[in-house]
Amino acid sequence: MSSKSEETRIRILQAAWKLLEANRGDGVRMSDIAKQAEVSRQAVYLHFSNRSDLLTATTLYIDKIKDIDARLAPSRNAENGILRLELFIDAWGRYISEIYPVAKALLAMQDTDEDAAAAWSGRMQALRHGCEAAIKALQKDGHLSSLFSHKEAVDMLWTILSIRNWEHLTQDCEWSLKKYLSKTKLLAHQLFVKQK
Amino acid sequence: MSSKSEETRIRILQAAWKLLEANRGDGVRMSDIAKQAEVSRQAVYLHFSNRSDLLTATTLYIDKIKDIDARLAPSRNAENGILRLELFIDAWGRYISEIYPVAKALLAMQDTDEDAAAAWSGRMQALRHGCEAAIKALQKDGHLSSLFSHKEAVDMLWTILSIRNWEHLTQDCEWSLKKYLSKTKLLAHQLFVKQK
DNA sequence: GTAAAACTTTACACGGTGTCAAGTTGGGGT
DNA sequence: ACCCCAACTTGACACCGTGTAAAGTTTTAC
Repeated sequence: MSSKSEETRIRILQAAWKLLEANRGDGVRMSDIAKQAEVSRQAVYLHFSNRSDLLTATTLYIDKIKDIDARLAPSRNAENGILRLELFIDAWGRYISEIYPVAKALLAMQDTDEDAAAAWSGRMQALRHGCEAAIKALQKDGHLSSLFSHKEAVDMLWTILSIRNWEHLTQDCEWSLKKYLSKTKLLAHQLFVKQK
Repeated sequence: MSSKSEETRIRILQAAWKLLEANRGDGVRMSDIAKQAEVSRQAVYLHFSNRSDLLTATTLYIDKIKDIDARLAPSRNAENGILRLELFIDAWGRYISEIYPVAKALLAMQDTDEDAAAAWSGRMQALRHGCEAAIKALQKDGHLSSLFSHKEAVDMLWTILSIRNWEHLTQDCEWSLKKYLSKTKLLAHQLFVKQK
């Protein structure tokens, strides 16, 4: 039997996930999560050293459940740079829409909590590597537009694909995910693919 | 004499501004601001009902001191849509770089404090109107690209010009303000101006 | 000169995080 | 069958920053 302890840990992660989802990432306290997991508040601290640790673990748990690596595979295996860029945007955009409530809670802690900031920064670096790979693939095919230098293009794409922009477009501007994806692809194409 | 009370109010605003500037918008408490203004913490609450009120007032104070309206005039008087768009980006980008520390503090409160959220939302609507005017000017000249519908173009420009993007590019990517401005203009041109 | 406004001082309530210490429960190993 | 240990509970508490309350003092305006 895979230790009772591990079971509890998972229950807490699921509770955090469920509550953040239900409350759009707002106003979920440690005690709420404990209650949802049917565990004492202190038990939560036996498994996670603090709130930022719990939230970070929750994102990793979601990654695992949703098998994020598998979703990125099509992009990595794309036959050309242009397709790779599109598939990357697709995978990332869909991922954000699932991780968003947890990400929002984690983002909200950034300014006060440096653990949260560090954890987040790590994940954003991973995104940047994805952007870099996409831009490189474009360059390799000779399709990278000459509007931006390599680094500029990576920085730009990284910025465009930020969770804040996803949030702004889908929440504030009320764009559907489908619209977000198609318009973002269009934007990236227009900016980074050399026009004939 | 323009009432002592008004003087104190201004001193508090200046104190808030100075401290936020010095601390990049992080970790500035009401008591710090009071101390800096050489006033009791409670005096601050006599002039501003709460933290979000104070921060909002601080941005308005900066607007006034830096004469933001005057800075936007060149954009409004531009002789064509393309120029108008560029001048708008210029004025706004430079504005962000001055308001940023205060804006950051205000943004950090968004998730918890609804006063702050409302105040911020109002300011962002003003930005959106500016974006809309710029896109309309482009449309009027027949220079608006057909990639996006009118609303989509406005939403996109609005998103691109967000403070979060400015922050990401200038802080995380370490772009200079000059670079931010030139690349953002280039991006906007590429996206919204009809290519010949 | 006086009343009202501005400001100070001290104290406290509240909400949320994180810590501490002592008690309880239940499963595994010998 | 026993005991032990790890997992968990319970209840109390410190801390931090915001905002409030009330009573006292100084300053301003007229």
